[in-house]
Amino acid sequence: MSADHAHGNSQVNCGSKGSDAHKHKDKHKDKEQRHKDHKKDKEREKIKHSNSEHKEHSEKKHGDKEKLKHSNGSSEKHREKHREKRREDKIKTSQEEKPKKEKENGYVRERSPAAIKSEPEEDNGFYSSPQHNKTSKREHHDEGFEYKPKKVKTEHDKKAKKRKHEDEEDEEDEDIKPKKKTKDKKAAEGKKGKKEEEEKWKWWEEERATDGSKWRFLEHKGPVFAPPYEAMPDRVKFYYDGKPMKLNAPAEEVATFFAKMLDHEYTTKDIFRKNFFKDWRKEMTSEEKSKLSDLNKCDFGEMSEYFKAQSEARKQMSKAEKQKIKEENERLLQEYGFCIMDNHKERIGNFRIEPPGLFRGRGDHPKMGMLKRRIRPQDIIINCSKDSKQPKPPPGTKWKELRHDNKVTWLASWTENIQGSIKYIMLNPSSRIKGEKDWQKYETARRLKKCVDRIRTQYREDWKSKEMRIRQRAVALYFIDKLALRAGNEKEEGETADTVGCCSLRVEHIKLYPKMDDQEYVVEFDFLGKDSIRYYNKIPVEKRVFKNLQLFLENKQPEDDLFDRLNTSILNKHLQELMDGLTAKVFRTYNASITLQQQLKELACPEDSLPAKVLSYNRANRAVAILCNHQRAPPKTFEKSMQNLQTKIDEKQNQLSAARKQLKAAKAEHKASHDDKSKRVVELKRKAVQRIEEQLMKLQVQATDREENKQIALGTSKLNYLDPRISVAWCKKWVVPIEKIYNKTQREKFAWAIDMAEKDYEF
DNA sequence: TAAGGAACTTAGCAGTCCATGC
DNA sequence: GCATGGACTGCTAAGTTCCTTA
Repeated sequence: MSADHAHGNSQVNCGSKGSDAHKHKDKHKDKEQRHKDHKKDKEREKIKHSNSEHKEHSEKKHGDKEKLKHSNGSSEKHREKHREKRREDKIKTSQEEKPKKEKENGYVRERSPAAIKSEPEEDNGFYSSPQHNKTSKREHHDEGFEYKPKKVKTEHDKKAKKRKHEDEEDEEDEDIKPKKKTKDKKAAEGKKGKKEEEEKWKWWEEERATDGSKWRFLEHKGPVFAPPYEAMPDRVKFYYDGKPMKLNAPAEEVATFFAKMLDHEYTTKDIFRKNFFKDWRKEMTSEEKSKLSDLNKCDFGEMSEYFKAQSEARKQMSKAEKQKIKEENERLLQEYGFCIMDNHKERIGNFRIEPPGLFRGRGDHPKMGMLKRRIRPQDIIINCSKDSKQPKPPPGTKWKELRHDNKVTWLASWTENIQGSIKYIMLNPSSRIKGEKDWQKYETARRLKKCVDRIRTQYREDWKSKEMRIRQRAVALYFIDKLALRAGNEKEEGETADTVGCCSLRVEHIKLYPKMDDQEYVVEFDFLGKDSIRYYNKIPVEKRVFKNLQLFLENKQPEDDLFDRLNTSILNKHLQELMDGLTAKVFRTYNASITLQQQLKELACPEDSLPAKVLSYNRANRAVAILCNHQRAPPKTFEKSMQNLQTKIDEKQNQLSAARKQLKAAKAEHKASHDDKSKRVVELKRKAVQRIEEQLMKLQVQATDREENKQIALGTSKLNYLDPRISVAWCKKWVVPIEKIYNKTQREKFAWAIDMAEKDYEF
């Protein structure tokens, strides 16, 4: 790897939410922000030092939130005009500069096992698990599969054996982690009592279909619809201009959506209010419409209070009442939450249809507040096997369509009314269909590892190209690789929040500094990425990249595209030529996983205690989260909970000094008396000191971890970017229980990795 | 071949659950 | 038994990528 590829360590983003409220909050939290930045600095410093390959370093500077402001409405027209022109230019350029040699159509989208097997060098690891290699029992091919379901495999026959095994495992773990185990055990017992759990199916030991089909048999019961609207009790009034007013059901229902969000900042936003009012009026009778002309005169207070009281009442319900609800939910889950796919009972991810409500777009979303309409059976397309028991629509209704398409994975779909996009009901991440895809994703990233040096050499070469489009492509790829930026598709203006990724960066999103402090060629990034999360980073780049950027910026307005001769389609086509299956997002997966692996190697210390090891893991995970810019709003109770923890630490410290004093006294006593009794006392006191020291250490580690995690979200990278086999191998190598790293749901999702990865696994 | 659509992954938020400590 | 707070889960928005259509 070249010294230039400082993945994960040179990053110095200092992000924040892009919303007005956040900006506002940020201003008032400058001090806190500086503190946070300092923490992050330290974090990065650690990463930097720990990675010898990563020589490049960057400087961290506190982000000026005000810089985040985007062009105001007056420049919108100008920008739009420019966009139009740029679009035309891009099209023209891509036609003009089309490579002479057309790409051969050799791309196999769905990597079939056969195709993978035919590339032994690159795909070493794909079927590398011993278990997998052993499974030659499945020599029959897919054509031989029956479409009809055989008996669905459930726990029955192997149940006793399996449970025995689980119990043994429980006992083993008890020593290491009794508390957590208690929880899991309880949950397991509860389930055992209630239902027949499906046998853990090792789909990863079986072959995959090679014909592009996703399943052979699919049966399910259709979705669960949102409960119908229940009218407000008469005592709960809505007021207009200070006077009570009874609304008709449709208008009242939409009013309740607003009332439910009254405490939320959304309802203070102009766009939200405007969109809401416009859509609300569509639900009103003409009489209501003529009366209700000003949202500011509407008083939803009583409605809001009513919902709060309801929520409070729910919390105060008796155990029995709560249990009843739980049972009903469980019943629904059992009935609708599973499907049968190819002889196996699989959990459905989202079997409930999204209820109606007000659209909560993120960031400055132009459609926030619009009415998300109620989805009815006649909006739903059902997908299942022809020969399965077809799901029945609710009495008196019809499905929009009944489809039997086994080239897709979804069970039901509908078109939502805000963006006009399609929503799906799909399987849970623990399902075969999702797991296979996930596994495949990491295998593609591992293949990238093998050719990344070549790709890097090539794009560095391309920085010198005579063709502008190639230089742009090469610089963009460098950013995607080095900074783990997203591809950045073009978006329809006015339809969504103004966010960008690499290919859609605009001139206004970067600043160039030929010299900054003691560094040369520094690029400052400041833009809103996915979910309107701010990406802020200052990074020194190679001279050639810097010169190219200067060139790309020439004669452009702030709102012009930085890469005006590039889009994600062009980039991905190019990547496809470099490696089969390579797309921009593979770089994110690759860099995230390789960073985790490197960090774990650097941070782990064999002598560490278990909590210290877990802290090391979390730090490695954090390094990735920082690289990928995964942020979260600090928990509302953060300061308070930190204070509480600090109090505990202080108390523990006092306790420790008291215990030490006692030990000292006991030692003195023993020195004087030399009897057995005083000796035993010394031993007891010593043990007490030891125990308190351990408790203190645990609390301190907890405080450090929590503080470092304040604004970093670890979950996203853990679930989507980190090859789970790296974590599993690390756990096995350092004898860390997997439960310390993955919770139950995560263990289910990564069952394939937990089963196949040994301690020597290399990404 | 561009544009739009479909399918699927990635993302943060918020409500709920449940362990913990008093 | 209760309050607290962190972990977990569900939800659904917002991306990416590939496919289809005109």
